[in-house]
Amino acid sequence: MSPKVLVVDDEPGIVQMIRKFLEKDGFSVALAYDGVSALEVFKKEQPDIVVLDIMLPRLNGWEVLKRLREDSQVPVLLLTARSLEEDKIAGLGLGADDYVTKPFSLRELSLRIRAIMRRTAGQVYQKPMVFGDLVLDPEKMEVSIAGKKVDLTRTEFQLLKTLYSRPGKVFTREELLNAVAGDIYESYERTIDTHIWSLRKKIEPDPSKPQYVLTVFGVGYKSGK
Amino acid sequence: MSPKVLVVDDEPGIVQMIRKFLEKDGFSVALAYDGVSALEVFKKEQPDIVVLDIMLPRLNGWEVLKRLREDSQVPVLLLTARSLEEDKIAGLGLGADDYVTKPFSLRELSLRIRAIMRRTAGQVYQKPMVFGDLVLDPEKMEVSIAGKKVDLTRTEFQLLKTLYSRPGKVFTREELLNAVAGDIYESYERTIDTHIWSLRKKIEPDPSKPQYVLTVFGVGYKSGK
DNA sequence: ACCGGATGTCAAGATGGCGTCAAGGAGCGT
DNA sequence: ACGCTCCTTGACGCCATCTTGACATCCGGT
Repeated sequence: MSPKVLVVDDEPGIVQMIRKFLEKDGFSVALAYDGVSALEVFKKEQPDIVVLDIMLPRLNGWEVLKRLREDSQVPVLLLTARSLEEDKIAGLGLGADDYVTKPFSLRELSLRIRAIMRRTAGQVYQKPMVFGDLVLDPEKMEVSIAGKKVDLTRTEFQLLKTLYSRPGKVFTREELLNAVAGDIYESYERTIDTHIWSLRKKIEPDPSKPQYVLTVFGVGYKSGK
Repeated sequence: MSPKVLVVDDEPGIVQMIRKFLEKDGFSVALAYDGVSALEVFKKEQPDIVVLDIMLPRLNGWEVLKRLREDSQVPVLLLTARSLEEDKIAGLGLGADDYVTKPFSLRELSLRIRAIMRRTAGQVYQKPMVFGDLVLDPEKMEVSIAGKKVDLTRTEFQLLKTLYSRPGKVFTREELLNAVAGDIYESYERTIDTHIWSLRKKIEPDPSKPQYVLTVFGVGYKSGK
């Protein structure tokens, strides 16, 4: 299934040109010509990446980006006529993933899209991860052990997901804290222990002999297996 | 543990300016002024991200990038004087992660570095080190001898890793103590002996005839091989 | 071969990390 | 506002690991 790109720009000529090129390049393409319909189409089409012009009727690009970010981490590539630095900074701050300044070449656009998708790979197509008995579905935020569904809190799920994102790797409490709390840095590292403990109570058949979440004394935790 | 940035540019003025700003922004910074030393410094310093000028003496930026990519997935941000599109495309093709066109603002540079680090967080992968029978996986904090896994404590692992970080080099007890305890300096040097002993008990087939951790009488210890 | 200092060996005590749990607080939906 | 869940913090005690010290053994120089 080819990755789907939503292209938002108010100039039909440009949009069609982009669509044609991207389709030839193996993408599937959805279109929108103003900010409001961009959000609608996004909801309906669930694209893997959004190419977004800043200057748009009805709702400008900044606004669209902001609203998208309210409930999606979809990668966004901004199209901007100006190459003003303030624009770039503002865009980065709002969570844009890259820029292309008009005029741009279609080839460059396509390359950048691919680059972004490489970078965010695994966040876009979130297939369930299977580790023997343990199944982790990031999309549904669901975990099952030996076929039995287990309810985890957000933090517990994040912990488990992080640990199993690189099976065997030892994570320090600091790393886990970052993964769980975002770079917020004020927290007490031992809080992680408590979350690990409640996680174990939920997923380990015998929490005193953990199989899925192992302690590495003096360092941190790692996934089993 | 602040992220380390390697800055490579042949103009000392620019380099110093960048260094100063990045350090104020909470990064630790390593420097190189030409392509060849960039590779050397990279090896030694193991930075988390590389800021690389294209125009460099001795080995240009493209070449440096190519060689880096041969055995590292470290994120690379390119500095380019021109904003030629071919440059951008070539760079993306070679696996650069982002661009900044000169002249750029330090603030933007810093923002881009942060953006890249967010994207690549937790994806930098440290390869296991292989020495014949002995395999040392720093990331998993795991050691195996002839395919058989051995459990080490943190100190034992650190010792072994340190010794094998420069195979053959003789380390004094003081050096090993530093590597193990961080610069804390109150410890009894003979403590190292005890750790060496328990390490040998775990990894040496015949601890009385060590192969992996050798004694250098009157000086310290070194790795076998 | 002998001697003195260096290293190996080991066990017991000190240290500090972790499991455990309860209480308080923040956030959220009703 | 209420109750709910989840997150955070702190206390306590156990236990793995580290450290220390004692004694045995080894090494290198004379």
